[in-house]
Amino acid sequence: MKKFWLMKSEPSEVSVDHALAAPKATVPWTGVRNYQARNFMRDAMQIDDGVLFYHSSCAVPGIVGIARVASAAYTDPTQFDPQSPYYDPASKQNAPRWLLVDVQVLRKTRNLTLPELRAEAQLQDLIVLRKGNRLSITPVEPLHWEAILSRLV
DNA sequence: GCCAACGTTGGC
DNA sequence: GCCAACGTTGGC
Repeated sequence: MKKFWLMKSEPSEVSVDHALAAPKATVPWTGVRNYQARNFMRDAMQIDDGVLFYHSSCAVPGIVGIARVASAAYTDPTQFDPQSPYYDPASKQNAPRWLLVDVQVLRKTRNLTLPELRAEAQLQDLIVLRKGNRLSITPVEPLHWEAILSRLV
């Protein structure tokens, strides 16, 4: 059964435009350093799952594109790169701690902003709207997915 | 820049 | 295993 996800990216790191400009509009979702988010990628995500591409830590946070999971989870190479801001000296080559998936942008949308999302009665339980939510990858219920897509037409 | 929320670390 | 201290996220 196909699942749905919301994945946060800081546009100063990887924006939806940046992803669209990449080969096949596909980017490796590098830099996840939270176990819960990692476990979603490792244990629950499957190729072709739906992804809401979300811009965080920016002037107008919101959903800016529709994407899909384009690979199974594999080792995030940045954890072994001392030059990378995502370097993790505690992770060992023979037991990598961090994984990523490839994400392919299917369509850039208008920015469906946080205030708009909050105003939607159907979306009251959307995880990203919870106070204090910091998780960079969150599951999205099918009904929430449908409600959001209907707002992006 | 502030601060709430929450994850991680490390002493005990 | 507890929990205080600290670090990070991310909206505002």
